Amino acid sequence: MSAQHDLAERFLQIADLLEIRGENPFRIRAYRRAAESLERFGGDLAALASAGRLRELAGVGSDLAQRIEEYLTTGRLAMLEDLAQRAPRGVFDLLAVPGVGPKTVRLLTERLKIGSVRELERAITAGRLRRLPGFQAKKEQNLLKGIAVVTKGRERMTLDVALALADELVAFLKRVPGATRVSPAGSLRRMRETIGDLDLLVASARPQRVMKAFTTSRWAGRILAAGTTKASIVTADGLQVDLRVVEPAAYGAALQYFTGSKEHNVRLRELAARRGLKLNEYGVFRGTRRLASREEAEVYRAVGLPWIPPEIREDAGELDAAQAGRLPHLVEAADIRGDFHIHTTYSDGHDGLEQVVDAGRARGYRHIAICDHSQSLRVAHGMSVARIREQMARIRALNGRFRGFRVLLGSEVDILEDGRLDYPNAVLADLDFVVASVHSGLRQDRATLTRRIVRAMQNPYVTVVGHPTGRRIGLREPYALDLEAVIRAAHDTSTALELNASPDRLDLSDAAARRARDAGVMLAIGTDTHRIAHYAHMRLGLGLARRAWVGPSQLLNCQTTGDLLAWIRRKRQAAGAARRS
DNA sequence: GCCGTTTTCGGCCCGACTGTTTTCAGTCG
Repeated sequence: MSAQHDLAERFLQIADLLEIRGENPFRIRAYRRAAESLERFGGDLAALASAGRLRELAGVGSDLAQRIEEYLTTGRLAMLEDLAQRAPRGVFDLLAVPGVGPKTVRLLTERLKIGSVRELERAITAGRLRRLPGFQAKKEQNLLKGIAVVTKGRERMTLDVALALADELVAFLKRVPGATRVSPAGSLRRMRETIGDLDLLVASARPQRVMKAFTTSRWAGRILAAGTTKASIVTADGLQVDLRVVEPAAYGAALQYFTGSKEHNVRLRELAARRGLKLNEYGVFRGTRRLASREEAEVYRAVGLPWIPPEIREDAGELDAAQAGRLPHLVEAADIRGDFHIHTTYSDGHDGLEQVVDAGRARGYRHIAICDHSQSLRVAHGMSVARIREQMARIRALNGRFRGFRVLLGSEVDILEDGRLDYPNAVLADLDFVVASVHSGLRQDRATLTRRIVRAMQNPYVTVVGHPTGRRIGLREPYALDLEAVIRAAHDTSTALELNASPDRLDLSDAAARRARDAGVMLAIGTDTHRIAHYAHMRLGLGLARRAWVGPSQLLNCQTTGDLLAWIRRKRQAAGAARRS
């Protein structure tokens, strides 16, 4: 675990403990904000500290800088230890129960000496909560439901699941009479890598009708809340969906509000307030006069900003960029000319070469790279040298039939445990596009693994490093890796880094991809397609690239076939020149 | 505890829903 992640966790604990003690809410917010900053900071925290530049982190002033220093030098935070010692046991577990906030924790621990979720459950069943002020049957039921949620382990949806559900629900809501506009909002619209609750927004002059349709729809397995403009349901699969209905005139303001992120909105409202304006989900107001509300772009304009794409609304510099007129030019679906990481039945893919190629053409691409696994990866039926030679011949024959479309000869070559590649250079030299990936020896130590990947990048035939950190969302942590060193090496060797668009990988992550982008590294979205339907994961890859502030000029997918091949050739020639000199 | 185009003090985003209340506190996003 990284120092900043660990420290951020501790700051959040401090915030919780201060909150239970009923301290100044703004002081509490300061700890949460600093935690957020630390999570986002990708660089070397110790280096930042020794340079005396900790206060450059947003929300870190002299006090918090001191606490960070204390943690870095001693590994401890006296303040947290002090607070924790005086806090009742079980507070963090209790706080995690939906419906239990700081005030309730205080009541439960002080009056009933409850110190765990288990004890809370027993106290409810025994009727002991009735002794507390404001606790009646309904509240008990809600707490029991909340307990069920935490004990079952509350899961976030992967983005593909959320998108599929959202597409269905949006189509359904659009058919409800009186629903004039429908959009996903929240983290889905921002294309975050996983989604907690799905947020949907509807414009309608007849909100009751939309509410009724929603809460009686086939998706509504359980209804958590249903007011006049807001409702929450849980689907049979346990996915929570929140719906908000607003009048058409407020649609833009509501969409802005419900898209978030929370931090982005807080900053935007502060900005509005400094200009004497008030911003809420109904519009931008000066006094009681509404200046903007119907369209999202009008809302931003009213507070003096250009429209900001949802994917970068994370309070990660986008507001400053917008104010300075320096918003990034983000890649769009129409910019994509090809996909690079595609498997067929030659290794572990589900569909045959011709079908996969036809499907790629049908998507309107100008080129695709077929990249089946290399010989060492037996579990994925990695191809022997003879077999990839045969595949290459077949692809060459296919290419003879196409105009304006080309299948690139490729491979996903294993990076062996010492950093050599799984095919000899004589084979790699005959390929157009080489994805080099780690699939074995994942437990190597950080220095070894870093050296291994850097060595692979030094091979002139390696075009891109596949799923660079190896993480599987919800399944496997990234391997120990000095990502900054990998990014530097990618830059120095003219090797691209993959944005693997497989929904449980999304690797690089958005934050890491942003750092690579800032370092001037070329990136390449690869869908890691194992069946034709996976081509659609390009949508996730695009979302990831946009979240990382990536534009078409830094994405190999957006190059023409000629420019792409020229870019690959330059690395090969530079390496050749270096060897000759 | 942070921060500054209302600057070194005095602000700090804003509203819906629930359950319990008869005007609101707590929680959530």
